[in-house]
Amino acid sequence: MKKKIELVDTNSKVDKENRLLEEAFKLFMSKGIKDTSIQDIVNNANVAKGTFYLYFNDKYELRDVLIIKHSQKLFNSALKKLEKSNINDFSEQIIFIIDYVIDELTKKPLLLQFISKNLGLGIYNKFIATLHSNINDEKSGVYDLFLKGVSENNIKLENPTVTLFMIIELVSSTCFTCILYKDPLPIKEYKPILYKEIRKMLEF
Amino acid sequence: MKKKIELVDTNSKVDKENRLLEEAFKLFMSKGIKDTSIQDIVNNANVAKGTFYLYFNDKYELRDVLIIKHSQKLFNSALKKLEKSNINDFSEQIIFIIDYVIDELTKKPLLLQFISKNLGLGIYNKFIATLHSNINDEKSGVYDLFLKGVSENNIKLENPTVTLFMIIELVSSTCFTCILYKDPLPIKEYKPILYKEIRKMLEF
Amino acid sequence: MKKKIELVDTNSKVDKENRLLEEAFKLFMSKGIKDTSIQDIVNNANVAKGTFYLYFNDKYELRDVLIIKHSQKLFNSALKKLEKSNINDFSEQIIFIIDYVIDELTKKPLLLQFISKNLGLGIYNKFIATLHSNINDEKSGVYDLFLKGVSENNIKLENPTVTLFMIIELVSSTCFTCILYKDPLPIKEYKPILYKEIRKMLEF
Amino acid sequence: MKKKIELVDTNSKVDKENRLLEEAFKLFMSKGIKDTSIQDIVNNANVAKGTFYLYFNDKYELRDVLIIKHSQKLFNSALKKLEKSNINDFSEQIIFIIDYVIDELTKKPLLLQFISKNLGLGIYNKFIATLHSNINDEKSGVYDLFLKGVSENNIKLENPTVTLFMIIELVSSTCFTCILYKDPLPIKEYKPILYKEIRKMLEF
DNA sequence: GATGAATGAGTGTTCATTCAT
DNA sequence: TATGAATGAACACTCATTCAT
Repeated sequence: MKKKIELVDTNSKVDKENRLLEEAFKLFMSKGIKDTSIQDIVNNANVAKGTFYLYFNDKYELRDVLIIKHSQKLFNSALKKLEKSNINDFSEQIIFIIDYVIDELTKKPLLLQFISKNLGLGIYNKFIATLHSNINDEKSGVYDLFLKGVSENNIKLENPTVTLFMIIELVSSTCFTCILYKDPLPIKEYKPILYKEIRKMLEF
Repeated sequence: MKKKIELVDTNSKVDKENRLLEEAFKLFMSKGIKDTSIQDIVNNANVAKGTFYLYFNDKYELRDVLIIKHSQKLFNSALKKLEKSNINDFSEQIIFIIDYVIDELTKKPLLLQFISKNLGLGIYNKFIATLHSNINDEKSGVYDLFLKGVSENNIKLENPTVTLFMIIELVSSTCFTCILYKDPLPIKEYKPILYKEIRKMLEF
Repeated sequence: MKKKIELVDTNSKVDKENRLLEEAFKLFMSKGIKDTSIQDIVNNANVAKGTFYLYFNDKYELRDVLIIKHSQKLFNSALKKLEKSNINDFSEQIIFIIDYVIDELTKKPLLLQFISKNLGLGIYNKFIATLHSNINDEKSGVYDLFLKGVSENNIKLENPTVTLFMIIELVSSTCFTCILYKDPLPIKEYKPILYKEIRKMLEF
Repeated sequence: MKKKIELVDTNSKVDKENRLLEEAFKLFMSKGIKDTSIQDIVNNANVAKGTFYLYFNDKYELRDVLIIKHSQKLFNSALKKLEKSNINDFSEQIIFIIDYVIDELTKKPLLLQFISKNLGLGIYNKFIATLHSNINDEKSGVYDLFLKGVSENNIKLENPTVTLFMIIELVSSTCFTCILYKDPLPIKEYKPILYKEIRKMLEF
């Protein structure tokens, strides 16, 4: 039997993985991870069930890839925008990045929910690695920017790594409920309070 | 027919629910909630499967009861200890409670893991309510102690509720990884840094 | 502990069975027999679960009692109405009874559904017995009325019993779908066609 | 490892569904539909539980398929036999088909019981559709044969559809008890009475 | 590489029935 | 008589994973 030639070659080898990632992401967003079956994913990706296992060991490996991918994208955008701006003060640069990320996640609450809910501890370390991501062989992730900034600006911090850790945790855990539940107050009102506190943390 | 006398009356009516709670807790701790089946629970509790549904609608209702119960116990102990101490400074009272809770959870990392992993948002509000719990008709939960302390000590905070929210979130999210993974640094070393930051937050 | 005196003694012994029958009937009607649990019934009847088993062996025994009871009521009403009427012609008397029953069941489609759906064969014989029911020591059920009528009116039928059997089956099976589904035609339009056929059956 | 050669290849792909249908039919017959569990069916069909759900959504979908399948077979046989006969009179053709079906169901009382007991109203319409089934692009089901016969033979019926409806219901409801319970009389004795009545219905 | 039919262990849930009180 | 807590067998259904093609 002759095979029909499809106008859009949905079977091109390279695309299979991407289709799986994309469709899984959509499903994880709309139905939650637990209620998305592998069957659902392969159906939407127009791929056979067995094919899934050629690319991922299970649903949760796929999830991890997605979280990393989307986080990286988010922080890279933030850094690009920062470069275009003319902010010179170190503290304000940090605030700028945080502000950008908060705004993005406020626009995409489902992404926030997805990242937060699934940021288990195996994945957490990979996520932190995201903040180290290199472009052009140069250290340029958020993390390294932070450390470089601390030393270049003569900021006196006993332990810069721990300070960044505290800032990240404070921001993510508090903003989560403020954005999604406006509790104990809406993100818009919370931001100035939060930034004031962060500035205090970065002060000598 | 004579009835055998059991040394431990595993059938006493009142105990059924408690046995379910206790055994479920143990299992949730050791295997995680998702990998604990209701079958497991009833087996360990020496109770019929149907009996489970006499007391709880599902596994997750049971989990919520457990989280609330254990959180309450923890904070009540902290408050009792605080009363016996002679700490008068407000900030130091808050630090005392945090320190007590951190120490307890450091001793019981599984409890920490259990509470943290499962503190979903439906349950989060009930958990916060825990901090309002009354003893002797008097408002005496952590939450109310905090607000009372703020006003009595002439502490100037723009929004005390939000400050407490930030403290709670900062403490819980950072200590979690410090205790369980000693990352980015062990809890013992992290504590002084954390407390310093909290004092800053409570300063005028 | 003193027991509260209830204004309506819902516990009077004789009423328990009636309450079970009544509430079960309501539930069977609204939810169907299979989806009505004994728990449902005893809850609505304000009776303990074990009590159910003092009066009935199971759900299906209760159902049979209900079908008989309601069928009897229906035919007794029909016969009473017939007596008050001045119809002398035998065929017309039969038609009158059928018409009355059809009208009643058209008004109470749930009752029709209940009776039809559950008229299994164990119960069928008891149902037929309904048509023999005696009042005042005199044979006066539909069945006996029919046989008496046949002989008194010099109606020539090879086998009156079989003719009645055919009439009953034809009426019940066809009217069921006409009333409930107006298919293949509504009961109102079907009636004249049906009655014409029945008159033919009773003709010599 | 050499694979054992099975005498009957119980795993041939196409057969799975048939084996499920066949074994389910046997079980439905012998134990009734309600008392046949899906476990029973798959055990007898030598198929895994999950496989069942590859072919049917639930037990009742399978039942419907079975009823349709067997009804169709029955009526097709009747029509084929009719073609081979030399019966020209319309009424007698109808009687012939009825007689054939009654005889078949008398031989297979379990099939009768199965069809009758489960001919709910969702399935009823599909069953009626059976009577319309086409062979050779020509309308040749019982239903269409009936309507064609009515017009070609100048049979005067006010509403042929309703007449057929009445005949079908009368036959099925009365024969059911006559065959299975010989009540109120055995099918053999009932047939002539029934056919006489049907002829009357088809008379002008 | 790709497929998708087949698997079967596992799940949560229901509910008629029992029996000590 | 009456209770209702307790039982546990039975149920329908899911889904990650395998493997012959």
